[in-house]
Amino acid sequence: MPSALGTETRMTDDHRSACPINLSLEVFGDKWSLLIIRDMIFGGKRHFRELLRSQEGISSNILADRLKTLLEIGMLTKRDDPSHKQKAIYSLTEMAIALVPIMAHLGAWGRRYLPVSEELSIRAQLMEEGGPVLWERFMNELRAEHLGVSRESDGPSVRQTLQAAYEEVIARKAKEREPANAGS
Amino acid sequence: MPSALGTETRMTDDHRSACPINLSLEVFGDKWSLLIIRDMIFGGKRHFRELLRSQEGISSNILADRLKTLLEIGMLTKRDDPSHKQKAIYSLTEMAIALVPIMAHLGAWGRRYLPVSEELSIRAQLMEEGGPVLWERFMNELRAEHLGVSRESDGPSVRQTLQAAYEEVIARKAKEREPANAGS
DNA sequence: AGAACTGATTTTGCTTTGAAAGCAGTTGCG
DNA sequence: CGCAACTGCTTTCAAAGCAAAATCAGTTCT
Repeated sequence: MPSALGTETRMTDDHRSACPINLSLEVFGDKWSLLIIRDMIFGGKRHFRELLRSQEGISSNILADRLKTLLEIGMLTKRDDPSHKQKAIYSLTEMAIALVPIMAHLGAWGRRYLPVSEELSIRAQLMEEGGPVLWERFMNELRAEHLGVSRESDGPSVRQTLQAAYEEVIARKAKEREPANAGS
Repeated sequence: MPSALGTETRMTDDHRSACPINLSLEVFGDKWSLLIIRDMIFGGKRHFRELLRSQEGISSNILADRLKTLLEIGMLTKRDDPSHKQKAIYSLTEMAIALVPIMAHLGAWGRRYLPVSEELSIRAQLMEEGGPVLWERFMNELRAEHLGVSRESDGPSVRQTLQAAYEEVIARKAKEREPANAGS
């Protein structure tokens, strides 16, 4: 019987090394896992079909496989949707919510060094500008949403703010594309 | 001829999406690339054969392939070793050095949620405790080492400090294994 | 001369990936 | 009721990626 750590990670226990960076890479060192977490965090997605509609077009078998792995690792939990007998609701665990700062750093890094688009990186920009204070607020909101922890909801949520900024960029770019063209 | 951006990233330009997190994952969303960077940053490794002796046992074809990709992306540069006509010296670019904070966060996250070993996570612990100030110092040392930027060397380097802490844990654990046993 | 070392490449299986189609059960609607 | 749409998920199968072992040609050491 393994020692009862606070956060028990049930894993296959055949690892290449016990280095924290290596172990982290074994968890999301692939092209999809972190994107699923991203969509849950920033997109507020909770259902299979929602996650299927990702920017990058994940296919259903891959999504099913990754969800299964993430459940086993303990990054997600799953429960029935009371409104629909076949619907499942996926929730982030603290382990996954703790990735928010990493997401912010990753986004900032990608924004600086890779060919991102403006609309898809506005969120990363706001996360970077908001810094640890914003991240912590976001994490608290996620805890409320996924872990049932109550929170004082003062004003719009971080996700709503990010989403609004995203849509504003979309709208502005659409307008720029048709400079002085009414109607249509 | 493409626009002359400050950081020109020569890539194949067929991406799944222009989201910064996705693009970051396309760069090191695999099991090896970041480990190579890790060994260069924390292990001070610069040669093919040194990198071949990783904790995790990378095989030479994978290492050669990843080095090639990292060169193409612009995370590394390569030059001849004057002391040996066939030796190559790999250097980190600013793009790779900028990953230090991400490494620190990844290490901290792995240390908290995954079954790491004490000796291999002591570095992550010190990086976490040192915070952004230590990271910045470390990055400056890496810039000196890899980009030829001069620096004022006051005391032992961050890498030496981390390495010493690692060896101290190793030594302590060895002693604990033979409590009152002299010789041998 | 010969052994050891250099950064790779080749060879050869195996695993993973992922698009498309399909599945059984559930729900909403007329 | 009857049927289409929807639910999470599985199957199929070809292609791509991954990785251990052996090998390579040139270089340096002894």
